[in-house]
Amino acid sequence: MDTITIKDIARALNLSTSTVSRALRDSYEINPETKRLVIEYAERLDYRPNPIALSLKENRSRVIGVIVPQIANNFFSQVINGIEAIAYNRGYNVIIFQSHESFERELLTVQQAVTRKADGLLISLSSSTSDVSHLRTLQEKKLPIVLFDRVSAELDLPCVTADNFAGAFAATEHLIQTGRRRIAHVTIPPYISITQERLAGYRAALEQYGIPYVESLVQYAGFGQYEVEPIIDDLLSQKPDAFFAASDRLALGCLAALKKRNVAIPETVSLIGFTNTPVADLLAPPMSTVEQPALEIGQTAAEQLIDLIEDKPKKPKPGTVRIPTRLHVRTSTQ
Amino acid sequence: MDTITIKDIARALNLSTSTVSRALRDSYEINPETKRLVIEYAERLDYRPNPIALSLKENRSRVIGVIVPQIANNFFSQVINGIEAIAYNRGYNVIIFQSHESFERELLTVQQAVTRKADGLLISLSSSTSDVSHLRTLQEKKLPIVLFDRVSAELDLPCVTADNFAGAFAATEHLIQTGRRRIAHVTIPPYISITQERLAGYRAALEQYGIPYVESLVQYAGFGQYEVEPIIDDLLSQKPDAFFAASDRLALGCLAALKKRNVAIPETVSLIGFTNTPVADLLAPPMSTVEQPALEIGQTAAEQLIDLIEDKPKKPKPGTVRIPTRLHVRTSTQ
DNA sequence: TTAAAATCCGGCAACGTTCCCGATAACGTT
DNA sequence: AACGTTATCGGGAACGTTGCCGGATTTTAA
Repeated sequence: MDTITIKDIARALNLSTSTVSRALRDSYEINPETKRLVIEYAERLDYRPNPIALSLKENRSRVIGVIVPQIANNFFSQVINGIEAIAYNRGYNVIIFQSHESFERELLTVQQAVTRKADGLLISLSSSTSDVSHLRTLQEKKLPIVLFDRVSAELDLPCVTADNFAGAFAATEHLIQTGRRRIAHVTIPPYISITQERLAGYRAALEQYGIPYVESLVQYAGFGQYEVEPIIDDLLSQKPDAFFAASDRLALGCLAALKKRNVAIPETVSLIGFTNTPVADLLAPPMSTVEQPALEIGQTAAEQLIDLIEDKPKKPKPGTVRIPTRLHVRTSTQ
Repeated sequence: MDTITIKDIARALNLSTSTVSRALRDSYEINPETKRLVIEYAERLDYRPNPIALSLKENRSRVIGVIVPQIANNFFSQVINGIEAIAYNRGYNVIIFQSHESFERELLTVQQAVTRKADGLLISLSSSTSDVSHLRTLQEKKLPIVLFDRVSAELDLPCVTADNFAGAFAATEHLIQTGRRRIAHVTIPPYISITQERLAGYRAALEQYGIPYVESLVQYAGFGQYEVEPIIDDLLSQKPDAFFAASDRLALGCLAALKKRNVAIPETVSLIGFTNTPVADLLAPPMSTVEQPALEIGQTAAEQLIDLIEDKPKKPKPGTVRIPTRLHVRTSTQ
């Protein structure tokens, strides 16, 4: 409450605020003796410059805004972990916003972040976001923005994602190489960039191995609680021999639904997910996954953003950085 | 970048900044016609008051600082979810800090949060924090603080936790009622409040059912990657018939270690965890758990804190709010 | 008619900080 | 002796906003 300011120091030492200010920033035009006095006194009273006053003066906040669909999601919380680590090291704080997969909410939180004077934004788009004009406006205002995971090709912004194409390709190829032919793909809403990329990887693998692409084997699930069940029923009626789920939540949903229906995994169908759950090993059966490097995505995105904020024009961005995924083969596909 | 201010409006309409300010706050002493002009112009240019200028003037930031040991942890990310929801509704933003289970880091981040002028703090103590004088100092400075989950009895601060005693009692009682007698308890570092409470619940249940308390059956694990393994080995040599793990991470660690050693669950030993993992149902075997109401803990803590910040003295706090836990019985204890 | 009140608005200070511009000595240079 | 340098410091403005004080004009009341 009673924080001490530069004025207090000035008054106590019979100096002007300017002198104290310059003494603290070690200006050459201050008498070493005066400097010593000021610095000692400041340390004794544990003086800290008021960042709000600095923000007002310098028109920057040293805060970066992070907008994710959901915090309580393994992938995103790991990404945030990575972001926070980099931000901490480079002297920034992180303000978190959730869009809750709602476009309207995304609009609001983006606005919030801007009025809060965030120096830059890290955004993963909500699944219901198809229009990105709100971001284009900010882009035109030269606000530094880096997209991650759920990116948009419509915007000429730097992006950081997992290598979704390669990951999906690897997963599908693995299923094919273990003898599967009718591979169902349960995926997330089609607006999102990662949906497209993973679907493309899936199709490319099928094509490479001369397996026809069957459109009805690809099903889109929303984010509702019980949306997966009917989709699984529909797919099962088509007698697939494998499931490739495009997200963490869907993979677990598939596993639960398949177990509930007593479908033997991997005997009847194999199952592989695109996920970040740390317990894939402990599931029944242990589930094969394509692991997304969440931490690294967060770190990379944060570094790019801060470079942008601090105007280090070393690289001619924008462009998409793709972080490699890792294929973990476990019992569910063997 | 080029945000418009009250000055811009004043200049454009040939008014003074004071008049514009009062018009925007709908002051009675402004001509309705002038008000209309100002408000229309402000809306047309999408004017937003600069929160930093307000913070400086009003000496409050409308930001609450949240300090957790780890974001990338199911329990904490769900708590943060709850915090963010309440904060959003009441016009606050949330800045996240991680202590990484380090006392030094906790000191630093708490300092950070204070210099950042957070209006209040929500803290879950790091596992290596035994000294809480840094918080006592803040308490004396009247900074609103609410502790959650990992609280400290040494501080006279409002706390929000799961009902750890009742939860541990229920878990232990359940193990006893399913015929177990030698119940091992794997738990977290002893400084932390929740460790004590859960241990007390465990002991109370033993006592109530006339089962002797064996000290060697209680083992403390740190937060290292492979710390659980030797503990499990030690405990197994004592031939327990059940494991009660005091945390999310430990429960999964126990499960993994037991499976690795081919210990049949629940035939040889049963296993129950104090955890928040949403996939307990899908594990092999499905794991019994005591579920902590993470979201609700976050919501309650945030509400208490904001009440404190806004000085609503309705309740004679401080005191500890205990949110009930829920026992989920699954295969691992049957 | 005049004083009092009401109406409407501008000026100024303040929040904490930095920076530009001077001011005052003490000194050295021609 | 006059002037330029250097060293050291203070004054004031500015960032965006609000609140107090006061001022001017008009309306109301006595």
